[in-house]
Amino acid sequence: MNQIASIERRRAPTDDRRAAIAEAARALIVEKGVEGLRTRDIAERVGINVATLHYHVPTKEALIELVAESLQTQFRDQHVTRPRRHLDVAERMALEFIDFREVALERPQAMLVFSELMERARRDERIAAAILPLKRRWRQTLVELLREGVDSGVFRPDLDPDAWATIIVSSMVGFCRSPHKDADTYTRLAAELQRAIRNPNSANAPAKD
Amino acid sequence: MNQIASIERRRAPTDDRRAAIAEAARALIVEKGVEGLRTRDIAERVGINVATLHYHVPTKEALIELVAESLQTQFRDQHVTRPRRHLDVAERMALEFIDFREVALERPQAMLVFSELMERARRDERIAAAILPLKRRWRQTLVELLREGVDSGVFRPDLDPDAWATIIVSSMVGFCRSPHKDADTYTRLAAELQRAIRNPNSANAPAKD
Amino acid sequence: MNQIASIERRRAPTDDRRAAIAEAARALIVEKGVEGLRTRDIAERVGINVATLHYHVPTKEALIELVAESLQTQFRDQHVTRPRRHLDVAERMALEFIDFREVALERPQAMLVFSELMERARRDERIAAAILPLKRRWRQTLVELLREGVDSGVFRPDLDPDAWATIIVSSMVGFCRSPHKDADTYTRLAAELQRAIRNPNSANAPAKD
Amino acid sequence: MNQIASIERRRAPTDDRRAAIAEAARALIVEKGVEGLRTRDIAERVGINVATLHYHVPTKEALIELVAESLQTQFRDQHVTRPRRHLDVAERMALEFIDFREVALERPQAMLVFSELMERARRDERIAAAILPLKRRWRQTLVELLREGVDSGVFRPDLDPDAWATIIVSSMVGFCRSPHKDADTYTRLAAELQRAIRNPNSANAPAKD
DNA sequence: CATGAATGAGTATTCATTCAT
DNA sequence: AATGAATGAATACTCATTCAT
Repeated sequence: MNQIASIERRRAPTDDRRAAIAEAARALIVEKGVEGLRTRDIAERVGINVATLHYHVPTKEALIELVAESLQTQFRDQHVTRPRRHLDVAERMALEFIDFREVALERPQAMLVFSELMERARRDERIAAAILPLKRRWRQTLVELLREGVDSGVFRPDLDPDAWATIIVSSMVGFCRSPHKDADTYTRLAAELQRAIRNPNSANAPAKD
Repeated sequence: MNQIASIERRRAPTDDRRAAIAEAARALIVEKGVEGLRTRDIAERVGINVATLHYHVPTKEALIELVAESLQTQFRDQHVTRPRRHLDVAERMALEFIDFREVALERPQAMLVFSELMERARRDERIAAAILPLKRRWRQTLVELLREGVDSGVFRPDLDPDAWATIIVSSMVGFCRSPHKDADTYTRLAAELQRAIRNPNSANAPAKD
Repeated sequence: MNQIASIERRRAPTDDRRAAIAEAARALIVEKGVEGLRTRDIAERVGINVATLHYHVPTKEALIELVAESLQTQFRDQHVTRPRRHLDVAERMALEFIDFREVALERPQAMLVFSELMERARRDERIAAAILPLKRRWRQTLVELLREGVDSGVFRPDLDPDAWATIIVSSMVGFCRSPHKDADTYTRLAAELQRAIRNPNSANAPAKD
Repeated sequence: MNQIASIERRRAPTDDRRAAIAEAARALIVEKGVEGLRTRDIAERVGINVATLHYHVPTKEALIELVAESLQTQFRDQHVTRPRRHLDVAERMALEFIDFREVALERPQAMLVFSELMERARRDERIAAAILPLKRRWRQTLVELLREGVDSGVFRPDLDPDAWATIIVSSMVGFCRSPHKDADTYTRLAAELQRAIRNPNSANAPAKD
């Protein structure tokens, strides 16, 4: 009847369900936090029975991992859409802030979920396993960018890439957690951070080359 | 740690009991998070019956408020011990970082508890009422210090005090949340932040170039 | 009594379960009163887990309402089984006493439960909402019957329908509450009440003197 | 110092406390019912510690008995104040209704407490032992009065004294339990009851001898 | 007599998970 | 794949009662 011969016909329904479950779980985490997350609420939001939920995602632990994976996928996809290899360091750093603005202001949900899971990761190593790589990758990107910028003289020569990766990541997360997440506040925050790492003596600053 | 004189465990004055309860609750929040906090566990750690716990602290809500108060007291006391009115802006900012180093490295418990409560504050207005004033006071201290420094030329004239208060607070919290909380990392972080806000053209600043 | 087919105790349809729960609750109210009613006891008597009880009837409040409904249904059904529209006033009043004899003597449980709930209704408006309509309907039936009887000359012309509704209802309830609930006592009580309202000068009345 | 040489100097303080406790307990029973009665609430109302309450009244059971005794004393005192031996039957019956009017309308508290305890008496034999004699005495007074009235021709010759004692007591209790306890309703109720038992053929009715 | 502190035995309710259909 | 019913283990909170002072 509706046996369309699409390639992923067989696994699609299950994957759709899992995606819907992840989506509902994320929304509920935003509303009530991980500790307020109830399997019954998720099932209800998806429109299925709790037992059915457990058929697709056997335990609550697996559910949290599913949410972590969904974040991973989202962030990876987002990063991929903007090819950046041909840009220079300052431009790429600027892109990081633009990327983050999008996450923080237009889809604040994702960052809140990420933040919640990070908090849990400290105590739950399964969540840690699913979510920490994400953070490490983000941090690593920044460290490398900063190091490259220092080497090329675009960023301050005495700048400590590790410390600044911490400062930037923390500030971004701190911004997302703050109650006043408006565009203007973000703009000023991003501007301050970029100004602080820039090499004041660099030729790039006022005029390029 | 909880080896209080075992013989005369009973009949402790209420204030002592409440202090012991707050202490136990803080330790358990560090171990299991606010959501993993169980009245039974606290009672057990204090060495009293659950009913006795409820005698001293009627509800879990009141318990969280008690923890918040204990943080408040601790932070206030700490701030008071170092008189700072006669110091100049740079010295006072330096003292903030020294204060924080103590909190972050020597009593990391407090910051983790603070961080947990902040997370809960977003959804629980009673926790918010108990913990947010603490954060606001800290942030305000920084904003004023930064503004004063800008005005007196010690800090960069184009520095945005609000944005930098966010950066500093976020970095401190981010440091406490990170898994590698060693003294060296903190020192580098603090140094970078202080260097970033300093006015490079100030007379006080060390000669550059 | 609670020897329901023991083999297929599980998987009963919800309505059956709710009926069984109402039944068990009523029996326990008779034994221990509403204040001695424990969810665990009910579950045990029905042969289910306490959690299962809460699956079918979410709160104790809902449980009391369920009991009230079950009384309502029982009384309504009973009243319906005896068509009485074609009877005259005296016959219908007599039927009321016959109906009540059945309730009071053959199923004394129901009246005790009713009495218990009435007592609680004074302080608990949710119980009141569930049980008072039942009492009002009963009382109203009597008031109308009495009024009709007065108008048609079957009952004493100087009889106050409201006062007598109170007397009759109170006497019936009082009888059920008394420790000696035998048929003879009831018969004499009902006879006295009917004689007291009858018009001694009515043509229908047996010749007097 | 205040060792006044009054006769009951020694026992007075304790008895006063017990009286105050009984008083507070009765007020609380009216407010919340026996099932809502809490030792702590009583202690608080009396202005003493719970432990002190238990010093004066060792258990909750003893407390209920104390309340029952206090009712007993009150009702006995009240009955004694009106000497009635020299009155005729009709006058004495009228006095019963007047007595009850006072209890029901001016001190409704007592009847509600009595009603509550009667309800408990069915299941708690210690309460029964304390409260049932009270009811029996009341009922017995009525039975004897009715019998005497029948014998002397003042009440209907075919009247069943037992049944009518039930009717009268039930109606009085029913009145107290009803939500509309106004004087007019009581007057009509009492009038109907008295009219119903009066001998219509008695010489006393219209003109006395 | 009085009390602050302590406690055992409850008490309704919650929740992830399981199972028969 | 889906579901209604069922459940064990928890969980915060209550209350009459006790005890040391």
